[in-house]
Amino acid sequence: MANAFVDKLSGYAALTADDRAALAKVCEGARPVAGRYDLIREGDKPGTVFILLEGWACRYKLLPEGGRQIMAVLMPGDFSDTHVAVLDEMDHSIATLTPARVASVQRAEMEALIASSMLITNAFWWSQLVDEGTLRAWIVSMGRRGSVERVAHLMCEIYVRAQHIGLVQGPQIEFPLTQIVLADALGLTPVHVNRVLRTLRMAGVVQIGRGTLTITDPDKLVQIAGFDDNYLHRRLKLAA
Amino acid sequence: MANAFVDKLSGYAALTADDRAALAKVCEGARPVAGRYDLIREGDKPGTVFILLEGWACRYKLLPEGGRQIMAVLMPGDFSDTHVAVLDEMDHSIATLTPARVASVQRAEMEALIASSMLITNAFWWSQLVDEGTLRAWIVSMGRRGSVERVAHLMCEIYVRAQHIGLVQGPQIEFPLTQIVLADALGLTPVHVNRVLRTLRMAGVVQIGRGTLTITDPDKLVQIAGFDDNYLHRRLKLAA
DNA sequence: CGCGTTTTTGAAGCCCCTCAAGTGTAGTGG
DNA sequence: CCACTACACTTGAGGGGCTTCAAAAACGCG
Repeated sequence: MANAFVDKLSGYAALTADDRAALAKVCEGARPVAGRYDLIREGDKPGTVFILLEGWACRYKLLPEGGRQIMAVLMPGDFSDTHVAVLDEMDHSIATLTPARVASVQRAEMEALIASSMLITNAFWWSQLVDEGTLRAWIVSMGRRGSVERVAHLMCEIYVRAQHIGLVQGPQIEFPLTQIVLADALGLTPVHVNRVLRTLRMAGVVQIGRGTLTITDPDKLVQIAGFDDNYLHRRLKLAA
Repeated sequence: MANAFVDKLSGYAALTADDRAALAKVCEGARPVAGRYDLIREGDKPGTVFILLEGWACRYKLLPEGGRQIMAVLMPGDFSDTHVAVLDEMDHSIATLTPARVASVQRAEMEALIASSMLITNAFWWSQLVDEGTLRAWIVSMGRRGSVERVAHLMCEIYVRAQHIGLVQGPQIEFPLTQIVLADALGLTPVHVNRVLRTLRMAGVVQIGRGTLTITDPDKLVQIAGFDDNYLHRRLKLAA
């Protein structure tokens, strides 16, 4: 049975069958979760590590004035920080964006898993460095890119990450992010996101609808975004 | 002899004398480095871990169009990612902002250090979670805060971090960030940073000059910034 | 002292926001 | 089957925050 978590980490290290089995094992207690559900909130004591096996989620923070900033989009196979348990409280919230299937792994179990094999240890390090690289790439986007480039960059990132976990066949991918979510993620207003999407559509670069994204002109999208996938550190580069 | 690296990690775990000695030992080969010097560049193969013992540095990325985005400010005691060595190449650059003293630690030595004590292991985990929280806080600033709040927020962060490593006596701290560096860090232009600083000065909140920052009205600064230090996860909260 | 860099100030413009209203779509219940 | 609701999407008009361009003053270092 497909396991996005195993697949993701397999992309970061040449795991053995035993390693893969160990990774799959901690996902056994996975449960279904509704969309728009807070898995954990800022201020909560972090208990378990969440592994997202199906569906999409995000990390976010609410501001006193009521706004929301999304700081990361989590896709199938992604998980919350492996060592959060050492902290007293969460400094951000994590919520599902769509209906999802989530495994909750206890701290001790997680540490045993990571220590169980050097390959697994390395895969987790790798994954964490990619997460940090992604955070940094978001900062670059927010600080130095205009709205069109910013939207285009996020689309590129999502597409490559979807590719990495085998969710891609051709130019179309699942894309369950509403314009409101995009706005919260990109530091824009929903109104402006709407106009940007129209621009990209009119330019013949992408098509969007029904929770899907179709990239009609990949080269142009990459060019608009100024996208360089180096921060995703894909060990297995795919043919273009 | 004071060692900012030891002091910083001591703030995250109740280290033993042996632990502290082990941390100090890896800093022994530290060398002086000029200001504005690239310790490592995007695209380079990551070799050693850099530990910043004195002086300030930053992580940054250059954009094709020539702009620069700073994604993190490194202060004495800070260090580059402990496990970068697993990656093939750097996805960003690190440069000093001031003359500095830097130790370069080999991958094997670093791993041995981390594994040498559970307390040290925990301190590194903690530190890394703080770094990630800081990256997320920057994203929030860039996405949802206006320029005055953004500058104020960075000042709060720097002040609290300076406090954490014992660099603070009273309302004044060392602050070697030029307005150009601030602009690169905050996603603004130097011109606008200048106007923002004037605003804050006129409001009687801060004073700046000669590489120092004096916070004349801390409460107001915190209020303007909407600053909550929870993401810095200071284990040892100081009296106000 | 002289030169490069940083800081400062002004004027004009654009990008994105705010406010407002209307359309479309999915789900619910009568 | 349709009324009703809740949301997401769409479009328009006007304003403001930050940028761009330009240039002068102040600082720091050889």
